[in-house]
Amino acid sequence: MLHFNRKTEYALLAIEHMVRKEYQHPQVLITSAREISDLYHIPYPLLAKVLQKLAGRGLVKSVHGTKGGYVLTKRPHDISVADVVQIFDGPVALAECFRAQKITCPQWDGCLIKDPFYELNNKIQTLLVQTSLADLAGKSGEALIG
Amino acid sequence: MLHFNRKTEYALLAIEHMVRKEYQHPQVLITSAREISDLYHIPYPLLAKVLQKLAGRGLVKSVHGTKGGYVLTKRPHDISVADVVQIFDGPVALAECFRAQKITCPQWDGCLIKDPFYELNNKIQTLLVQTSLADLAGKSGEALIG
DNA sequence: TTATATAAGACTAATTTAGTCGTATATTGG
DNA sequence: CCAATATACGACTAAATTAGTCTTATATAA
Repeated sequence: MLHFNRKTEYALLAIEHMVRKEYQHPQVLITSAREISDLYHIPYPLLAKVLQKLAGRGLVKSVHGTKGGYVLTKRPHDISVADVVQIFDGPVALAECFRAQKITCPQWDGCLIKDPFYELNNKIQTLLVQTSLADLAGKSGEALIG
Repeated sequence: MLHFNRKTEYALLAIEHMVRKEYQHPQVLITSAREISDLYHIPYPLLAKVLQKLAGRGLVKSVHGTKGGYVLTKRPHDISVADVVQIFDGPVALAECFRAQKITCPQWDGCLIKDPFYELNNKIQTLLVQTSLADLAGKSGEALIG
């Protein structure tokens, strides 16, 4: 089906929510997992884990305790879709053989398609790198750039 | 992981094999499932089903009986990667919501990312449409174009 | 008429992904 | 201080998808 997994979607949605919120309500910087899971109907424990992972990778900063939550650490145009995809989906690897470090593919030696496939792979990867979270914010996000 | 499924890989490899074979041995047009599965170490029954599906979609023509097998029905630059991906992976649908016909996504209404995501989706789809099996054949495939 | 090939659908196994649960830790405010 | 609320994290279960198998039927060349 060629799709991102749901954690990636949840992560992008969560970050995007924080981006818009910071822009519209700059005085309220902290967003809790509960707020996002309620608003977008995402199972709370799952979203919590997603945000924890984002915090672990430094894309957001966590604040413990009552009134705690998460705060963005980067500007939206400094976060790429590729950054988020990498965390939850791992690398773009259209073909089986591109993920493994060692050559385990029985087709490898005589494979007719690995090189051009790799090129296609890189083109997609490039698209993801070039799309920032500011881009994802769409029209209303244009004001965020800069 | 953002990958094609194995059937898509097998199909591309099989077609590519037939493309090269037709070019290098124009007198031997028929290729059996057994030949391909042996050469690339693909489980025979699985590859057989893949080829059957390709035959059903008209990308190859089947020949029954002894000395039977499959023959390409199109020129390599008239087959796109997207054609093959569509058969085994279905449409490119980065986000969950793009595959369903009806809106079932609980995020849909307030979703911040669906439109720009759709754009990204289309860019990838375009890459797949623009890459032909002749392109996949790589350097040696250039002689095939035209 | 036998050996070999595709056709097709039902089935099972393996893997991946989604989601849950329990427990620990940090922080605010009464 | 303590109760309420939030994150941290690992182990676990459930659901869904994908990979691969098995069986039976049909067509064809030699």
